Amino acid sequence: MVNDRLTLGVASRLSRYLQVLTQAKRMGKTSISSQAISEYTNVNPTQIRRDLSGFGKFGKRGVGYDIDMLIGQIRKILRTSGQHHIALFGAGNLGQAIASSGVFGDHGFRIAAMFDVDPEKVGTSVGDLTVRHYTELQRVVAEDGIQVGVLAVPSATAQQIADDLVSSGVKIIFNYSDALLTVPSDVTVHASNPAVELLYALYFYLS
Amino acid sequence: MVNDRLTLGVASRLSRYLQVLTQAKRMGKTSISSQAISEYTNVNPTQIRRDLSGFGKFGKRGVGYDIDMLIGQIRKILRTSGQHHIALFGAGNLGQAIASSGVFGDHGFRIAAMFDVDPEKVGTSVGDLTVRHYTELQRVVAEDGIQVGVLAVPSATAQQIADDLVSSGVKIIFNYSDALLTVPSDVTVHASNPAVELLYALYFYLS
DNA sequence: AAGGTTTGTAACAATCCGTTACAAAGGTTG
DNA sequence: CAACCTTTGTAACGGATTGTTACAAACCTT
Repeated sequence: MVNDRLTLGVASRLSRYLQVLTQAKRMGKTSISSQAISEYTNVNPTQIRRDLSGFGKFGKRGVGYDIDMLIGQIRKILRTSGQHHIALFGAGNLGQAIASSGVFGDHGFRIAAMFDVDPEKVGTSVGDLTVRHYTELQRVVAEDGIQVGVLAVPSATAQQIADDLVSSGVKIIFNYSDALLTVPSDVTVHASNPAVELLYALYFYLS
Repeated sequence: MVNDRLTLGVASRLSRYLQVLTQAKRMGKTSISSQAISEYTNVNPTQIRRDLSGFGKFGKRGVGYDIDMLIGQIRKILRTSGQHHIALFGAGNLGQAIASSGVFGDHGFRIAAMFDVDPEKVGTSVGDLTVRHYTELQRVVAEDGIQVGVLAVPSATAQQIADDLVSSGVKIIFNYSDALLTVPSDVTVHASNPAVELLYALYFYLS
C-alpha cells in the first residue's frame, strides 16, 4: 500500500540518497545514475533502484535520474516537502555555525528563532536572526509553530531546555550536547556524535 | 572467529552503544542495563545482549554492565582503543566549535593540528591549538601521523583540501561541507548532514 | 541502424533481526 | 536464610531485509 509506513531501512536510505542528491545539485549536476549514488552512499545500485521503483518510475533508461525531480519525489515519499520550523538553542560557535550554514534551509527547515541566556548575546544578530532570551521560549514555540528544537548548548543546561521544550509541546529534539537526555516516550531525541561516527569509519578502514 | 570483520550492522550498533555509554558516564552513572541502553538507542535489548555476548561475558546478571568496563571492551572490539590523530580544516565557527568541544577527545581522538588560509586567523589560538597555515599540511600530516582529516570549510574549497589530503596519504575524510567530494576508492569520505538526519526523524514522527 | 548504457523487475539464497522463552546469577527484602 | 525480583546469556524460530544474478525494455550516441 502506498500509505504504509516506510520501514526504517528504506527511510534511512532515502534520506541518504537525498543528501547525495542535494550535494550533487549544488555541484551543478542535473542527472545522476543509481551507480553514481551507490558510490557515494555504499548502497548497492540494485537496491537503490528497487527502493525508488517501489514508488514510481522516476528514472530514464540509459540516462539515470533527473536530480531535481528525484529530490522532489523523495521529499514527497518522506512527507517532508513542506516547511518545518526549528528553534535553535545556544548562540555560541556551534549555534552560529548552524544558523549561518544553509544546511537546514536546503531541506525545507526554517530556523525560526535562536535563543541564548547570555545577556551579551541576546539582541545580537546572527545571519538574519536576532538572538532572543530564553524566557521567550514558550511564546515563540506557540506563535511560530516550532516542531523541532536543536540544542547547541553546554551539557549542563541541555536537560532543562529539553524539559521546557517538552512542556511547550515540541516532540523532536536534536541534541548536539554531551548530555544524555531523559524525555517522555512520545518525544524523539536524536543525538549526533561525530566522534562515534568516526570510530565506525575507522573500524572499517583498519580491518 | 574472533578475528572476523564485524558486520556493518554490529559495528554500527556497537558505536551507538558507545555513544550512550560515554554520555551515561558523563552523567555520573557507573552501571547500565541492556534495557536502559535500548531506550536511548532504540535497539531491542535482546539484540544488545546478543551483540555483546558474542565477544565475552561483560555483564553481571541482575545488575547490568559496568560502564567503564564496557566502554573499554567495545573499544577493543572496534580496535580503536589507541590514540588517533586528526587534522581540522577551517577555523571558522564550526571549526572552533569542534576544536573546543572535547567530543573527539572522549573517544581517543586528538586534534593534532588546525589549519586555515585566512591570515587573520593563522597564528591565533583555539583552545590549546594554534591555527596553522594551510601550506604546512604535507609536513604536519607526515610528522604527526595524521589519519583523519575533518573539513569544516566552505564547500568551494573542500575538494582542493580533499585532494591534498589524499596525496599526503590520509585515507579518512570527515566532510562537514556541502560539497560532494570525489576521491580514490581506497579513501573513505564520511559526510554528516544534520538536516537529512532530521528529515528521517521527522518522517517517523509525522506518520 | 548498431551498439553501449541504465532502468525496472524478478527470483533466489543468505543474512539479519525481532520475538519468545528460560535457566542461571546476582541483589534485595522480610 | 529464604523467597522474590532483576537482568544476563543463550537458544530457537520465523519473518523481513538485503545481496546477487539476470535480462528485457528504453534511451542516447555514433
